[in-house]
Amino acid sequence: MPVRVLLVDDEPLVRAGLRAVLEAQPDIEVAGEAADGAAVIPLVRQLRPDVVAMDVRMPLLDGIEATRALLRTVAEPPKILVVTTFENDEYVYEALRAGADGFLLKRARPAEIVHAVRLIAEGESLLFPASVRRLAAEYGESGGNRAARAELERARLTEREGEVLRLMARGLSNAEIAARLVVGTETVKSHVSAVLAKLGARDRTQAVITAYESGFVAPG
Amino acid sequence: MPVRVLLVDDEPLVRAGLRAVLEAQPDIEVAGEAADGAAVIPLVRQLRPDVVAMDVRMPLLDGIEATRALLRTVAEPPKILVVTTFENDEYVYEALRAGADGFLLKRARPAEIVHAVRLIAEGESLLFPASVRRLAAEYGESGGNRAARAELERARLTEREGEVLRLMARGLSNAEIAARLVVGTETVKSHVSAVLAKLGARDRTQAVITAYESGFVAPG
DNA sequence: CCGTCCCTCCCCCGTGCGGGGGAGCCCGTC
DNA sequence: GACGGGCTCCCCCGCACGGGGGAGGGACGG
Repeated sequence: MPVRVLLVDDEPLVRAGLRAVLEAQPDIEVAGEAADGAAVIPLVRQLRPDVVAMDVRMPLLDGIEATRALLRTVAEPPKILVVTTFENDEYVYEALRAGADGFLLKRARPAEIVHAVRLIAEGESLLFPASVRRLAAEYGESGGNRAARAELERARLTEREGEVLRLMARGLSNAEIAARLVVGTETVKSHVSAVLAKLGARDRTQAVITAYESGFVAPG
Repeated sequence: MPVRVLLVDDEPLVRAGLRAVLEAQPDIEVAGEAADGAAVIPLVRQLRPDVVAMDVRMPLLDGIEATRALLRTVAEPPKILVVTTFENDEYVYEALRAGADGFLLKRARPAEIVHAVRLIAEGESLLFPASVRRLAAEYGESGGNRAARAELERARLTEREGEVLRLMARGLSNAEIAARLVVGTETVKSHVSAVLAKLGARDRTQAVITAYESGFVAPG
């Protein structure tokens, strides 16, 4: 019996691409498609797929919430493969924490996509397969924001610093961040200074730019 | 004779999606694929496609440069359809200025993608077809960064203000922007104030965030 | 020809921001 | 028990930033 996959992505083009890649395999079958996270649960109940290939960023209900909802409400949930554009997307890690079984970059080659679906279906939890690491390295060579990513990786922000950077990237002032985190403004200033130092940023604007460029936060 | 299309995108998945959508049509044929802008020119010479469906953001040579190079070096250049994720991507407009014949959103429905390719092939220059406008409006309903986009649309930044915002989004200080544009810092402050007012931003950081969220600038 | 818009530059002024330095607390590890 | 790292808070200080207001010149269209 073939592996049955449900495709969830808000872009029809990506769905068509996944469908074309997966249906070329004799042992894989596309059970259905959904354009947002809200449609996933009823479809999973109805179609009972083995694997859900799901985008993180979607309207209505994102991949993280959809993952949580699936694991909470469906008796025998399918394996969840998170499909994303950025390898350092914090949402991806959130999705994995929420219970997703693996993640896959959209720029992966067809063979690797197929491979990932098969592994996931077999119960392999491929959180950081070698192929993904290699992909990230390769892509870093050819272009894009490798510098910003390298910066964030070297940075090793603490949990608190990451929170502060995320709030900075939403446009909050130090005072607002302090209120949000229920600490003093001096504390926030300490964290901000640490973030700036670690990112090699001169001011908060540059830090926010690095956050966007690295995929630590992302538009949408 | 069918319309022959060359697909150019760095993501194999997007290429597979376009191929699946287009090859389902009897009158459209995919002549070939390329993963970056540098490969386009030899392929066009070799394959002589009617239409090139091209991503803007690519490694090695982006869609703008590839468009320019095509029109400069190829005797009877194919029609160029720019495929993009963001409708307000300034790079798209640059590509159109560079000579592209139309643009298409990746989140368009298959039928609209097919329609666009046919129109382009017939010589219709679909810069802002109604379908694209409607798509933008529709998508704005369901989620995403519609607020930021709407903000930028209402904003109507002048050319100079756009330049200043772009430099802000690269982390430059007022003094640095002044040096870059060869004007006084007071002038830059005027422009920055205008940008902040038009975007409803409190400080440059919020303005830069809006720039990213709206797709006015984009990571990568 | 006059109004409007854009770009340019100028003033004053308050303050949020960021650098530098120090300090106490908790919680791990060695 | 000592040490280090992370989180918390405090001081002083200089400055870039942003608000408010004004002003001149060039281009374009009514």
